[in-house]
Order: sequence, then structure tokens, then C-alpha cells
Amino acid sequence: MENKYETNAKVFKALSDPNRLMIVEMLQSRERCACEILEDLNISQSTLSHHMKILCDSGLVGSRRHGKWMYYSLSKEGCDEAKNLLSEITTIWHNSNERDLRHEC
Amino acid sequence: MENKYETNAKVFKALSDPNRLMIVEMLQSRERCACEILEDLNISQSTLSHHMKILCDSGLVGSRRHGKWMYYSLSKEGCDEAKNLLSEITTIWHNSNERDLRHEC
DNA sequence: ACCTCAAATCTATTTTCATCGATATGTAAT
DNA sequence: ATTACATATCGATGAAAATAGATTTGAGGT
Repeated sequence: MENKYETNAKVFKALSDPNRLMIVEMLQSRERCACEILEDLNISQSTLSHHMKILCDSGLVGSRRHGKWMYYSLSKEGCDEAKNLLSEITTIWHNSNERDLRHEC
Repeated sequence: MENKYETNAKVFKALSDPNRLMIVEMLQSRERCACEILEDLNISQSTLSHHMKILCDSGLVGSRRHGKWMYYSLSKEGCDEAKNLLSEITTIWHNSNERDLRHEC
């Protein structure tokens, strides 16, 4: 079992690699076949497959098979969830009620 | 020199660790002294210092010294930048003009 | 000046991750 | 069924990151 911090960290971990950010950028304009992504990045086929798995597992990217080819695209839902998550965790609470007491240093 | 993918990856890398997500959550309600954060996490003082450096370097967190103590808080600007960044890279372009040609598989 | 305490830095260790080559799997064409 | 090709998985390796203990730095207080 995985706690919420580990779960959330996974989404950001998916975005914390330069090659994966390049892939995400490629997917903004349209879905892409794995072989097309492979052409643009300087990595091996097995490494690309590994990155695509991480992106898909994070929910940011979806995939569909068409014959021999795998097509990848940004997932609207996954991307929205990520945005909501980031928004939630970085919102600064200006609390008027003084429940949250100061620490004794 | 660092390319944009590496630069952007750094922000998400800062958020890709469970302990750092816990710290960010603690900072939502108010600024915290390092010693207070240390009490809540199961990590050593040196490890905490390491995490705080990563969060500060990412721009998400700011710090101020008060006597012997270091106080950390969420940076409004840094957090907004992160949100804008995520929004930019996950926006799906529905392009009507057909500049972006299909790939030959 | 000396002592104390908080936090940063240094050094070493362990764990995680990116990467690749080789192999396996799945799909379609012959 | 056999072959060809795209992608996934496996196994190994090197690099990066998390972690802790020891030491150093910095900022009061006596």
C-alpha cells in the first residue's frame, strides 16, 4: 500500500526527466507513434519504452495500439488531475482562525 | 549551460519526493522553523537540510533567518511559476492548420 | 573569549533511476 | 508456418539521489 505522498510524488517524478518532458511536448500537438518519438530523441528503443511506461503509469499519457504500432497521447483527465494536484499542494492558506499554533523553538 | 527541459525538470524533481511533499504541505498553513519540520518527519537533521536546499533552489520555498533559526515558507511567485509551467506543458493543442504533418510509420 | 544550540556542509553508504543490449512478445504480411 | 517488424521485458551497469553520522559554521547568551 502506498500513501498519498508517494502517490502524488509519482506524478511529479514522471515529469522530472528531461527526455520525458520532451516527449510530453511532442504530444501536445498530436498523438505520436513510438517510432516517431524514437526518431526525435537520442535514446534506445528500450529506454523509450521505459519512459513511456512511466508516463502512462502516471496517468498523464494514454496509449492505443494500432496494428504493430503504439500511439501515445496526452490524457486530458490525467493532465487536469496533475494541475489540480499541484494547485492543491501549493495553495497558501491565510488562516484567520488560530487553530494552527506557533511552534516552540 | 542547462537546456529548458533540464531546468523545468528541476522544479518537478523538487516535488517528486514524499518527504518534500510533506514539507510543502506543512508550509501551506504557515512558515515553519526547520526544527519544527524535523520533529514531524522521520529523517535526520542533515537530510532535512538537504531537502530544504532542493526546495529552495527550485524556487518553490523561501527562507529567512531569525537568530539561530531558519524559517521556511512557500513562495507565492515560485508556486505560481510552477503552476504556469505545468499548465503550459500539459496544454493540448487542437491545431486546425495542418502544419504538423503526420509521421510515416 | 567561551559555551551552547540550530543549521549547513562534508563524507560515505545505500537505494533508486536512466540507460543499453539482448531477448521475448505481439501483429501483420507472405 | 514463416518471416518481418514494432514494442515490451529482462538483466546488467553506471550515474544520480536519499540518507545518516561527523564536523563546521553561524548566531546568541554568559
